[in-house]
Amino acid sequence: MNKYQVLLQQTGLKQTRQRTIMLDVLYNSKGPLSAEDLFGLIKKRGVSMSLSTVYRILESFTDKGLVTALTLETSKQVLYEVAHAHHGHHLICISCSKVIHVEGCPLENYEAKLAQKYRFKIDDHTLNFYGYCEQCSTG
Amino acid sequence: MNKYQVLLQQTGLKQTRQRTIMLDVLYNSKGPLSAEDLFGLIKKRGVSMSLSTVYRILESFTDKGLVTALTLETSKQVLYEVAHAHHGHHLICISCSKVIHVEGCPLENYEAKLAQKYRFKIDDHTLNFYGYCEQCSTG
DNA sequence: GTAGGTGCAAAGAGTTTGCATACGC
DNA sequence: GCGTATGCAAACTCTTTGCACCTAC
Repeated sequence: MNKYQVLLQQTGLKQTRQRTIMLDVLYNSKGPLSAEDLFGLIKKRGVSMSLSTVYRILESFTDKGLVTALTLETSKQVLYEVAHAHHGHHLICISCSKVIHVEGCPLENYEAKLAQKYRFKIDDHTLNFYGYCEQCSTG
Repeated sequence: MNKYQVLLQQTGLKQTRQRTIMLDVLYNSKGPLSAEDLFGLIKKRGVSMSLSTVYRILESFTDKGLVTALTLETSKQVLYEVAHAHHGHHLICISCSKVIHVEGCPLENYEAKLAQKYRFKIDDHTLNFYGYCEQCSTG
């Protein structure tokens, strides 16, 4: 029984060919993927699968906490990535659309200050940096 | 000649009834607005205007730097707000969707560190906090 | 065997575009 | 009067949904 089968069983999701390959693609991706990206990558592996199934599986994975959804200013698509145990952020290249995941967060103190000042109960935050990656800025 | 007429003239945009009312609604809003929001607020004032014109004007205002666009995790719509001279961030209420604009930014040093570590030329960033506003958390 | 999963096609939301008319300068 | 702005309707993109069939457990 492999890693993905265990994940599915733990979350109470039935083990299907489609869910296993989705997990595999998501876990082997360097950056967040859109539904369309996943659909294409799965097709590239010679597996056929409906786009609506991709959306439905992404929804169930998000519900179960296996993946997290994010939206960037540079595209209208929703992106999905494996939920990281550690909170992190993103560097997004405006030129080639590459997304780099950055571990760690400098905002704990600031968040506490804001919460007090605005009497706002903060649950979470998103922090994305937009600019040019090494290749695009030197090229 | 009022404030909005001056803004339009400075940016080289023709002065039209539609552009003036859009500026007025945007400047008098407490939080960012979607195209649909603007359309509704304008209609409320008894002015009729096409939704596609709203989109087109938002695009030209964005190009001219009069407004900035943002996307939040809580909705699929693009939101627009008057471009602030000072960099700021947002507190978004998950319950009532209220958006509070926060002035100031704690990230300058962190941004410089990241840029060096990842050899990434950072131009800008977005920082949004999600949680519950005073009314929604006490209610 | 049954509950839940999948595929297909159609619907839906948000946004964009083509084209004819109208209006600012 | 010219060139740009606007309105309308149609198109487009991304995502969701209804329904019949299929598959894991």
